[in-house]
Amino acid sequence: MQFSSRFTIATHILVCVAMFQEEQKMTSNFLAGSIQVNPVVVRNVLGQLSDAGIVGIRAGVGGAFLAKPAEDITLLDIFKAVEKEEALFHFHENPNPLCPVGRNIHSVMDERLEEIQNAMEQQMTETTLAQLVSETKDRA
Amino acid sequence: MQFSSRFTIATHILVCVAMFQEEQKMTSNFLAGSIQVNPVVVRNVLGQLSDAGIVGIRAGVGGAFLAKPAEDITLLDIFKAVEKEEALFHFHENPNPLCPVGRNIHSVMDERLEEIQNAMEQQMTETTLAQLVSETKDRA
DNA sequence: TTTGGTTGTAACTATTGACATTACAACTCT
DNA sequence: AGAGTTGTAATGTCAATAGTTACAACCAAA
Repeated sequence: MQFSSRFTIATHILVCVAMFQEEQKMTSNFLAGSIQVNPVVVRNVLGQLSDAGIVGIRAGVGGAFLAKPAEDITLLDIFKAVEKEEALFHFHENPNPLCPVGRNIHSVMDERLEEIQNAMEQQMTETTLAQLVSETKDRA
Repeated sequence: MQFSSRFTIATHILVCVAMFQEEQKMTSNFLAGSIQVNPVVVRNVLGQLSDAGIVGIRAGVGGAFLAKPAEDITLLDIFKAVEKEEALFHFHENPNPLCPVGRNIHSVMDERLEEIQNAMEQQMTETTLAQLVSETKDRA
């Protein structure tokens, strides 16, 4: 199991937009060139980021721009925009209620699984887009 | 994206084995009855748990048993036994080295992605099989 | 030593999701 | 009106999940 590459693609897109939106029009073609994926993939991800209120997109004329300050965009915001699954874990559907384990496994596990997912999401809030941009500029 | 149900199936198997191994022979058929999945699925997961040194399996005669104390088996042990992916995140392969973002996105992101995965795995070590068994007994 | 129950594994199928690509209608500025 | 762009549908490929059948190999007990 792996998360889809849409998460790193979305992050890549946002770092580009944050860095270059003042200088150039951020079209799906331009972004696709930096990421080296098909422009349609960029458009789809960009659409999800737009639905989440992270970017705005100029229809017709073209070009994406940040809809809020890079300081206010965390990796969790990006993750949630592109990964629509509510639950990280997939429970087997029909444990046998006649078995004491089958009857209780869900209630015993659910809280733990939630804590695990929370731990992951909490760590995702620790990084903002602004930090990624600043670090990218340092290295460039 | 979701983890496969093998993780919750494996956990279910282990709670059953820990609770009932003294009383009954833990065959794939018995376990499949509690989990309500095909016995072959149980045998495959059980094989992975055996490879990981978590359970032993009596060939021929049949039946699984814990290979170490339930206190020493954490959710992370179970998770690693059944999810063979090394990395949780899937990076897009070919960012453009001619772009300052494409050239540096990997080095900027890698450490963060690792921290996120570590946070998740750390939380998984907080729960042991012994706790799950004890809580299941309380509820039964 | 045969028999019965069990495991390990291969083979096949169905379903789903990811991703790339082509195509085109709709939109907006010049 | 035209050019460039977005949104989206359709299609194809590939890999993973999961269910199922089948059977050789194995071991203990009768």
